[in-house]
Amino acid sequence: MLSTEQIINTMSSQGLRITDQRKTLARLFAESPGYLTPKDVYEYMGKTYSGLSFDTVYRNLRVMQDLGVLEQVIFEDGVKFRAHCSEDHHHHHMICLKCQKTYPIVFCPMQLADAPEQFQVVDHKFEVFGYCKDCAEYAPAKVSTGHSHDHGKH
Amino acid sequence: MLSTEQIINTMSSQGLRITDQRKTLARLFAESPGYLTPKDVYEYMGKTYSGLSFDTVYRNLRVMQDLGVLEQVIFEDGVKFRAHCSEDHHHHHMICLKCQKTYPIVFCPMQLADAPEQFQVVDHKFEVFGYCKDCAEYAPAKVSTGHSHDHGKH
DNA sequence: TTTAGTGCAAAGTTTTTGCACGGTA
DNA sequence: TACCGTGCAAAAACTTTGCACTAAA
Repeated sequence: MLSTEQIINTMSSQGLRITDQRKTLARLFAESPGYLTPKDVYEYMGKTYSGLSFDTVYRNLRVMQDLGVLEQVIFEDGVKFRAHCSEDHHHHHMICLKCQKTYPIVFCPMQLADAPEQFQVVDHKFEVFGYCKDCAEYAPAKVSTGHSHDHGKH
Repeated sequence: MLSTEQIINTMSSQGLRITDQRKTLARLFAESPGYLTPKDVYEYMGKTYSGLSFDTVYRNLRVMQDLGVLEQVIFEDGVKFRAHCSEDHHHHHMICLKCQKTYPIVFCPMQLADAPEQFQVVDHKFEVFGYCKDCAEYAPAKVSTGHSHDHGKH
């Protein structure tokens, strides 16, 4: 993942002004292992900046995503952000349902999924959800209670 | 995909009452090749049921999803629904960005993605986005204009 | 000094909830 | 008849926009 400095340098070099708030944002994302909701960010930032408003958080998240320093992922329960991967090569993620830490998967299934009948592939998504070794204890019992933790089959 | 009758039978056998509106809903989803937003459904249903309210649409979508006759997919631009696949075996989807028709992919990458460091896999998502042969003409030019049609890399 | 960033207020979207009436089983 | 499904109204949750002031460069 990108470091605080990498995030700030990118923003600066793209002409954005480096405010205190943006420095804190950069540090927050550089040091957060998992995904953060806009609300998470708002609450964390609010501890330091008393008059903080939600729209500024949204604006900065949007700007940082457009710049490529943050990446947005849409979960079943809403939109979340994290620092962009610093790895150059294409890869996918395993995402822990408890701590939301991500682990890279170098393997890409697209090489193997033969596109049927002239389907022109533009993009693809491959994500694995589960519990990392630190969170294995939180894994639900074998018998599922219903639709919980169902992050989209098929 | 499930047929109108299969949808209605399932709902009925689960104790739901079969109203006119639900019959129409069942037919709509059984005959729609692509994904529908709640708004799409509301607008279509509104043509027949003048006093229709949005909350009823949401309630029925929710109920039908809980029952398993509909499946919900979260796109970058919002939540969408379609009739549940009738195929029994596990599979994935290619989704056309223009007409939203889906094509099954029997290949499942999970067999090949070796889970690293004791990661306990619960679920996975593999989706391919692009243009089907009928919509190839709508595919954007080679040089991308920016973040459009980026349905989440990695 | 110039212009981008911020807080504030308000509005726009999307989704949910409570209640009373009407229709299904 | 009993109770679920519906419309209506309102609220809740989430996100965006306009404006004036402040601060970065």
